[in-house]
Amino acid sequence: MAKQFESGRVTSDQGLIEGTLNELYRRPGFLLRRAHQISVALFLEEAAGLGLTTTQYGAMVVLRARGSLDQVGIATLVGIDRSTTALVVSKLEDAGYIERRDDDIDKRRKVITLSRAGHAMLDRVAQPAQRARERALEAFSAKDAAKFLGLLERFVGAFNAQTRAPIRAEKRAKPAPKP
Amino acid sequence: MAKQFESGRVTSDQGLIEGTLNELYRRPGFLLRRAHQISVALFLEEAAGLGLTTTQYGAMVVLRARGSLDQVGIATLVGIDRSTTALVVSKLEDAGYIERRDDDIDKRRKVITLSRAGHAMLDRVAQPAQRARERALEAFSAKDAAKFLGLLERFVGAFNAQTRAPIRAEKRAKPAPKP
DNA sequence: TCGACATTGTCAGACGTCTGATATTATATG
DNA sequence: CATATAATATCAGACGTCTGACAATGTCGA
Repeated sequence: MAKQFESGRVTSDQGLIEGTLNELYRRPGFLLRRAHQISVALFLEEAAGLGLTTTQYGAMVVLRARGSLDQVGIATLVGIDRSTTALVVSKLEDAGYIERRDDDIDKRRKVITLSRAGHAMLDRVAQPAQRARERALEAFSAKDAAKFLGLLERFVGAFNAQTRAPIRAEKRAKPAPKP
Repeated sequence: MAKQFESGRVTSDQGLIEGTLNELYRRPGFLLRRAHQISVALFLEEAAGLGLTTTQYGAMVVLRARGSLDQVGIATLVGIDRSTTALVVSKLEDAGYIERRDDDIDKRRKVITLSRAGHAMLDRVAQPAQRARERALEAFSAKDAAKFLGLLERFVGAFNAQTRAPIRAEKRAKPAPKP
């Protein structure tokens, strides 16, 4: 299983060299980059023509789940930082999938909600997204798929708090100011 | 294990909503994006100050392994496409870690080799890279770490050929033209 | 040999992502 | 109350990544 990329025979003066590359191909960082690359490609392939990216989709999913959020809320639920969120939200607004209005109470905030078109797009993308997920897991038996997801969850959960964009459940209302 | 991000109680009218997000957090695409994000952050953290990114590092590793390559060679060994490779190689050249010269035989190609500084940088980054890998796998027992890598390898191997940048062992010499 | 096809490098354009800054607005503390 | 601190949105800059195009060069079949 370690030789899936290396077809060349290991000859005497190339032994170390081949070894080096096979070692590269087993590094977690390398594998995760490739795996991510693949999963994005699968989504884009299935959702071809809809013009939605994985991150935009994620932002819309959390918006639907929570009804309305400010940008920090989206950031902490999707797991991207505020700058990235600003860009993603801006594209979604251009596309007409969300609405952004100033918060009356806290003038720093902008309240984001899904537009009608956003809801419609979410409905339309549900099937392609589902197919992409299924295709991804077709690489495994049902049992291994569960194992795979479980281990990924463990990995992500273990480092969640240390990332620049940790995921936290969002308080739905503003916490009451301490009296 | 499915609740690691959701601290809020599931109240009557929020049940579906909380459920929706936990479902999001179990999607392979979401987990792979986060996992990749984390692994990059670990590398950057350990290699802080060296000014090398994971992809640049990968390109240098394959260069050391193969001695010299053209850009397509780098692309197919690192698993990025030609455009990306051009950018990465250009940055490495600016940094002085590689040398790029025209191929005499095939005038379309540029032959890339590691410079002395490139070799030195690879030596210097070896320890940080190693530590990043160790930290990543600390989330697991030794057994689970192996399982994790094995499943990732399976996933990546299953889709390798279908990506825009499939990884293929590089022929070291030009294949003899068919007579 | 010549024209069709393939390959290499490159560019423009798009998007995701991070770091590090800044202005505006809230909150907390003396 | 006034000021120090924190939080929100946003921007500039950097890098990775892909798609789709192009020019230059190489290869192969008619």
